[in-house]
Amino acid sequence: MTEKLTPARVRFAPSPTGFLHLGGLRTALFDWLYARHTGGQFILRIEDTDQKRYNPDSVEFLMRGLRWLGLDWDEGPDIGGPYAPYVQSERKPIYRQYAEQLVASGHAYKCYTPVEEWEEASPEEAEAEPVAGSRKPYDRRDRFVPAEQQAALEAQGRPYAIRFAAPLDGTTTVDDLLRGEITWKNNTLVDAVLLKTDGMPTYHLAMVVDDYLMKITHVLRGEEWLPSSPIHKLLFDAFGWPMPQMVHLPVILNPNGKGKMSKRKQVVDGKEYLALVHEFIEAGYLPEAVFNFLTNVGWNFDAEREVFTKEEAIARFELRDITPKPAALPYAKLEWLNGVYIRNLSPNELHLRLTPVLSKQLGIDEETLRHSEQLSELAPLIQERIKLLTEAAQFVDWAFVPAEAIQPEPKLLIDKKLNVEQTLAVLTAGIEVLMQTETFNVKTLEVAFRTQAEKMGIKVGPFLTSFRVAITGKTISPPLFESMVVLGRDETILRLRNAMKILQAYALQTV
RNA sequence: GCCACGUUCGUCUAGCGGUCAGGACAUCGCCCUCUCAAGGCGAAGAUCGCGGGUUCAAAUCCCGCACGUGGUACCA
Repeated sequence: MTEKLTPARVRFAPSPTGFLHLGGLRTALFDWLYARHTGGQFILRIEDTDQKRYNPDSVEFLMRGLRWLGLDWDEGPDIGGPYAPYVQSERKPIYRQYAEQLVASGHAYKCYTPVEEWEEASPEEAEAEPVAGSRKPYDRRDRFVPAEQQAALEAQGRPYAIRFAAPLDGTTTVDDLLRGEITWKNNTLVDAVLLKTDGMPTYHLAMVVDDYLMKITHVLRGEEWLPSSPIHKLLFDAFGWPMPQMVHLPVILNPNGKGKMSKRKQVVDGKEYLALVHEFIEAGYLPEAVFNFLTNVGWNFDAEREVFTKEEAIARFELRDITPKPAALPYAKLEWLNGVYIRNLSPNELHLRLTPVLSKQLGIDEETLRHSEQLSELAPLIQERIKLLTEAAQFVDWAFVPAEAIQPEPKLLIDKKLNVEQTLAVLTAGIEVLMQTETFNVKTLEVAFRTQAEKMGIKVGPFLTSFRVAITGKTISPPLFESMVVLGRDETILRLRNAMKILQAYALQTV
């Protein structure tokens, strides 16, 4: 473990087109883990070269998501760094310079043919069976135009794109850390556009130039980039630059295991599966749990251990241990893990985390909740009952409303083993007990109620049902006596009396 | 179509030539119990995609096939 590591420079380079997706967050997480593991740098770079898909709010979403998970960056658009700027649109002139350099060296050429022109199907092609998902590849018509014609076009000052002149024969080999060496025949490669007509670079050029300029040592990116990596390799070669170590991460599949995880919520078998980071936040997931969860898909901490801290993960994280196998996210495990992390919180901390969530759900301002005595008593009681922060409301809402708001169905008040008369008798006896106990605490209440139940010959379970429902309005609640204490003697009795009224009305009605 | 990658319990995974193929979640029992949880104990669950090799020995190495996935854009 004390082996000397070369600090890595790793970047997360999302394109700002919308919300941050869990797949993107996973890539960032692995980037970050490796940077931290080696004591290197984690760099945030914004790849906004597609002006059509650009979404101005997106960068903020991205950064918020990363911060939420605890992934801090050492260089980035907001904090700068030695290789600023970290937003590609702000680096526009750099790319043209490098593209022109490749034209000069014969590795690239100017393309005057607009897309629509060569994509147009010839009559024979129009008749042929269309192949699903395929486009007509560019035919390189601009690559071999005679010099005079080239000069003429140039003289006209027509707009052009710059395309890479891929070698027509031979092979190109890329070394992927997870898959080993992968070789492509060069005649299967296309002449990719490097600089678009609008002067913006495509990903291919921007990525190669920036990764070189920013001294990136390891590129972790989605598997969907694997097919274009020979182009990237060829570009690095053309510039005479070393290629960073490539690591193509397996894609994350949809919950049903079919297809790449979609960017919106999925409903499978009536269950909703979230996809966007802000949705997980809103749903009440803890960042620690999501961190632990995501770290364990595609990589694993230990054969026998699933729960671990950030620090432990950093210490063990190795790129070579990542599996190249695509996987669906095990959502059920995430829920379980979230429960584990909720139970590990101190009651105080839980109270704090619950505050904003409950504020929204119960319509009580945060300040009041933060200082709420009831909530601080309730927090430890619900800790082992909730898997998501958002589930707390259903366990505690009754404590924050007036007695009149509790209007349970009469049928709920009556335990299945009892009838109306018995229930009424139980409640009467309970009120009596409550009025007579000297100290209003859990211990005394429990003893007194148990004694009373025994006296009336009713088992404790059924005996307590009506109290639970009378106080909370529901059959499922935090422990009963603790709940009574939260409410206090007067409020508890008030609620029991209300319940008796409901029952009495019900009794008359059914007779 | 072409190119590439992948394939171990339902799911996430361990495994790197000799293991009763291990763990976790989910599922199902039982225990505990004031409801619901949590917790404890236990069960079930993978002939390691298929077919061939290599080897005394293969989930592990090699070849073929099947299936899945990704890519095939002046999107990333």
